[in-house]
Amino acid sequence: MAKPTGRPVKEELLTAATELIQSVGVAGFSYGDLGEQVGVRSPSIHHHFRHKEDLVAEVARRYRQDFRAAVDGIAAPTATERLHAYTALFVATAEQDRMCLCGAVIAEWVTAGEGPRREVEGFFDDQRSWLVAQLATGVADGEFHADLNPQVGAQMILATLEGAILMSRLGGGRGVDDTSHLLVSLLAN
Amino acid sequence: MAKPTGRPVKEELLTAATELIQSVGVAGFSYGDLGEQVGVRSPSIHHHFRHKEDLVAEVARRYRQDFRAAVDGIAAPTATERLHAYTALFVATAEQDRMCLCGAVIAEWVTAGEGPRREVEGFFDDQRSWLVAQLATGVADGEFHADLNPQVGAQMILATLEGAILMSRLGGGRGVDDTSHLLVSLLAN
DNA sequence: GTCTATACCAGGATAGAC
DNA sequence: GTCTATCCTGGTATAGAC
Repeated sequence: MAKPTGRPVKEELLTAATELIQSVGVAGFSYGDLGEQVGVRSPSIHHHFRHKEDLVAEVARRYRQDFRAAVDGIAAPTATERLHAYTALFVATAEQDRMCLCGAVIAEWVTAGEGPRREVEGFFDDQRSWLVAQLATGVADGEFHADLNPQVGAQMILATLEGAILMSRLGGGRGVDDTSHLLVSLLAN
Repeated sequence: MAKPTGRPVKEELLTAATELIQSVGVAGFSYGDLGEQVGVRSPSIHHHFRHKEDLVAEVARRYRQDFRAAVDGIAAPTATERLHAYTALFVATAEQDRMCLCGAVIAEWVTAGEGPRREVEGFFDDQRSWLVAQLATGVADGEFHADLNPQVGAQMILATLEGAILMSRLGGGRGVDDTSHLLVSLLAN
């Protein structure tokens, strides 16, 4: 079991680490815990990711990438429908009893280190940009209140979804859908 | 320096622990760190709080109590104004570069333990109750949309404020006021 | 690329003197 | 009620064999 199998261990480590961070946070798991999930020992993980911070940064980078891909895949005729599809991404995460990975890192912001912080900032830049575009379009099309500031609106949507997914832990992953629907309906004219 | 001075060490420990949890999280500080803040050694803290979980539970209990007192002190003629005063509590916290203590504990929910979890649930029960009452009054008075469900609305307000305070770390504690104002204005007719 | 073995350190917690 | 000294556990990380 020390042969160079084609098994994509590094990929599996990233996937498992993502889920661990989303459920117990960065400080909440060790290389030993992660190794158990993947069937590998702690030193093997160090071989792929020298420091834990390197692992977290790479996890965040992939999360950002994947999320961007999911968002770019959203296609619907109206901005309102696209927002609903967007919030559904957060509902799905909460229902799996997971935090948003980037929300989890923010909670440990002070101890997170440079690498992870940079990726998390990038994640929210991406999301803000996309939301601003949607809101601007929606305002132009008369779907949303004419005096809605897209920047402020985007920031509020992110805050609401991050907070909803955080607080859904109190109720076993539920509640994000109600909050999301109210949110979008309040924005709509 | 081992004499029974009247110094309220236990109180000071609770205050310092509150701030530490709000800035670096429960896992982010040790009894040694806390002792340094207060000028006391780790075993002395164990004398007051046998296990770290006991400390966190007591911190959360006091936070809940203090926050309830602050909210009960809110007096204004309209529900909208009372909501503004309410959101100001979160703005103030963010500006001190602190998380909501209970939001911080939720982020470490899985590892938090029974005691802290109970207090945090109580905190949000308190807040939800107060908000539901405000929203119900506001709807009755025609301040808010007639079809606003106070329960869902209260949950959304909490989610938005918790998320806003969390995300404000990306911008140095700013942004919560913009989000708060948009939130309240969206609820108003 | 993975392992065993191990160094190293930090944190939680306790014992017992003062 | 606070201290010093200490135990124990667990986590990060490295060395070096296979």
